[in-house]
Amino acid sequence: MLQRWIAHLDMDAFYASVELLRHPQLQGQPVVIGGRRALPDGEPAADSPAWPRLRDYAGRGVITTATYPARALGVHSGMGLMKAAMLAPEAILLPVDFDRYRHFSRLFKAAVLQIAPVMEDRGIDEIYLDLTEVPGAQEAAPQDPHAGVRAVAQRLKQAVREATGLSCSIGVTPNKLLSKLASDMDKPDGLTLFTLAEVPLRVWPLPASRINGIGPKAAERLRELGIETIGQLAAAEPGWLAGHFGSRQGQWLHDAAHGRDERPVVTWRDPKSMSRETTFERNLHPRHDREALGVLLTRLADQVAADLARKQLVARTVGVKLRYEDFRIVTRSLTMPQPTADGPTLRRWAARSLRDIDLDRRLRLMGVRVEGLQSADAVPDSSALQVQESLPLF
DNA sequence: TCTGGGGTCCTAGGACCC
DNA sequence: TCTGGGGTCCTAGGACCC
Repeated sequence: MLQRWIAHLDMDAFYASVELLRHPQLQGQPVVIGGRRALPDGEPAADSPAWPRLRDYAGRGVITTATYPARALGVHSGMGLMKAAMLAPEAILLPVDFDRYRHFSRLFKAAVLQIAPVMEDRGIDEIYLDLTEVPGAQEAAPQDPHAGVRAVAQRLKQAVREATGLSCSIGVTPNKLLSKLASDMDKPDGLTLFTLAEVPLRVWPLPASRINGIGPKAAERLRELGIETIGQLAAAEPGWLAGHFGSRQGQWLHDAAHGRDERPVVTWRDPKSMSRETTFERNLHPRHDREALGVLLTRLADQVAADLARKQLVARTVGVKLRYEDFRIVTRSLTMPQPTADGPTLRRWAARSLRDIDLDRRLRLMGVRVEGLQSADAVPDSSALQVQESLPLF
């Protein structure tokens, strides 16, 4: 029987690190990535006033990533740029360049696949790997029973560095849940390996919120019940947890706190939904700005249609997401008689789904989402069946 | 002038069918 | 006429993650 070894590989401050490759003179500077601003011409020196500074930013947006020197000033991803500007006014602000990050993402994943072919994509900058059957992973040395898998992890880090010039942090344990925790224990450029036997020592002292799946709401409910750490969660009676969180989540909380997780590394998932959304430069009123909203709805529907076409998919359900100025979110959706990837058809059904929404409050965001996705070649093209009709809104 | 954009999964009620 | 379950689909909302 093989010892199961799962790795979680997490690129260090990924977007920021990719930007530092391009602008090496900014190494060691507080830099944040976010917003919609254009870059200065040329390559100014690190202390040049030509670089956009956080204090000069005006508008909506959040930090996508910050370099470690910027994090030391108290800013972090998800923080509003205006708030960050008060904490770190002199930090350099670079716009996001997703095409470039996707390029480096492909590079590091291709390099890793050469060593460990069982890979689960978890987004642009992190992956899970099943190392169990990687050659050498099961070998032991006299002074280190896990020398084999440790060496495999070192090779992964080296391969990522050679392919991209970037560092990553890796956690290696018997499952995904623990490896996700482990990869975060020694950042940046870390390698953390442990087994189930070390869970009490290494995991139980951590706050419960560090478990992937315990977010702000669940952490707060646990706190109200007197549970702060994973160890305290592990000590709670499963029946008592089920009483407070339901049998399903209660059991999951109990298992997670004991480091138990049998989920496999999944190399492929069929996409379930696709969406496009946009936050407006200024809030828009459903009636007063009806024309502008109509143009935006058309654009979003066309973008989703193009995304579907690119992946050769069609959708049965289309919906709209609205965020009001008070941040309340409403969603409406409709299932169509035929699946489609046709932009005007998606737009028509999206608009129709909005029949009963509140027209008296200003909006700050609108999005279009499709689900019920199927392969396009399994379904006849229904665009010939479109019917013209009047629209209730926009 | 707080708070982006793209996803997954879960819950829950009502419709509808057997 | 009244009383049942179970299963699936549709819709809306919410928690959570990167």
